[in-house]
Amino acid sequence: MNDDKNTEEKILNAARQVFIEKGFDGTRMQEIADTAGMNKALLHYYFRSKEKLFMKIFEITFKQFVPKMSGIFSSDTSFMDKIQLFISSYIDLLDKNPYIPLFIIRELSRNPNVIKELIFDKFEIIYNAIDLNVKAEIQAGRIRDIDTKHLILNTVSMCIFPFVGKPLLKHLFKTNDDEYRTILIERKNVVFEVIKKWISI
Amino acid sequence: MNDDKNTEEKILNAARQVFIEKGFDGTRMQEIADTAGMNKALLHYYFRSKEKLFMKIFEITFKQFVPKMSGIFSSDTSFMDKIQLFISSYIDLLDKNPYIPLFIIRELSRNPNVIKELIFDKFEIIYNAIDLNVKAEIQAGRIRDIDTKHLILNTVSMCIFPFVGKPLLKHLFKTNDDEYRTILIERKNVVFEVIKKWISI
DNA sequence: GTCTATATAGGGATAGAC
DNA sequence: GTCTATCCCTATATAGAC
Repeated sequence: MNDDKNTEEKILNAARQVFIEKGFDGTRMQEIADTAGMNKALLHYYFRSKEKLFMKIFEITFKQFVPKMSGIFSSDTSFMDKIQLFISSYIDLLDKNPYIPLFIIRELSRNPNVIKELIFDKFEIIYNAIDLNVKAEIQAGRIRDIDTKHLILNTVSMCIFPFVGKPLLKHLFKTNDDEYRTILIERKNVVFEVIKKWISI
Repeated sequence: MNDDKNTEEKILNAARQVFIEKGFDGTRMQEIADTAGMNKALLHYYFRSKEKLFMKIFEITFKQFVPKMSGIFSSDTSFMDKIQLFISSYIDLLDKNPYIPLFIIRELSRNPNVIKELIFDKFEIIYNAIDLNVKAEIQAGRIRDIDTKHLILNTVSMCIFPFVGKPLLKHLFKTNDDEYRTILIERKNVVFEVIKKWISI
């Protein structure tokens, strides 16, 4: 770790690490302090309470997790290319941050209210952008008549779940970490293939 | 609730309810006692510790969650029918127990060791049964040459993730609980359609 | 700003009466 | 078997010295 960062940054990094791995309930302020190489009192000096520190982390992480689809879906490549690009870059993002989806889901289920304080309007923009694309493609006869919601559900399910369910699936497949990761990377092609075959005329 | 159950049963029901909703870290023995309509001391009298009580619940729940695929995949209907039956009955199971997948995943990620003490050999049987089916179908030229692992990943991902990700997806789609549930039920057809188009020659 | 020491509460677990 | 009372440790949060 870089030691020439200011204290606040060090706390945020440590908190992020511990919260994401253990969740709010499983996290001890002491562990964050240890990870950051300081004492508990400093955490409270900078962020007042565990709850407030947590909210900061959740907010940052949430923004990172909700993908920059808007960009992808307003570019001028073909619809199929957009989908392929999304799947590929999303799996790459997950490969680099495998614990984030479970973190988000776990904490949202613990306290569904946190989400209301967040930038939820972005969701509407993202959904509308995708929906517009889908409807245009159907209209033009380039894809079958499918429901945008199910397209999203199918795509993100197949991208995210293998990361979330790893502790279980790893055993079902009798693979070690490296082998399982290889499978995850393969999915960049597989998921696109599945979606493509489904929506093609 | 039925009051003419014995105490142990009452505790297990209450514990199940609270543990599944809040997870091990988020659960208080006091809340289980309140839910069961008794005092904390009794929980310890029957199960000694929170950890031991939790393990009982986890074991029971895990067995319920790991589906009876073995049955389905050793029946003598066609392969496509088996897949359709699996998807349909699995989504029904999830519809009745929507919190279970997150519970399993959350606790496995908290403590990956719990799984080793469990009936893991069953996994091998299940996987082999499916793999045998898939290989036979490919050999016979009835489906394309696909990887069993990805077939499983795609299918369970599309079935389970919409339940796990509900707190987030519900907002993305701007649906209320009833509308979202309708979508989930629709997926019995959608998921099968997607898989079918993918594996068909 | 950063530390040590401590206040205060909460939660798992047990003792002991009935 | 079931209850109340309590032990004891842990965790958040603060006070106060430097």
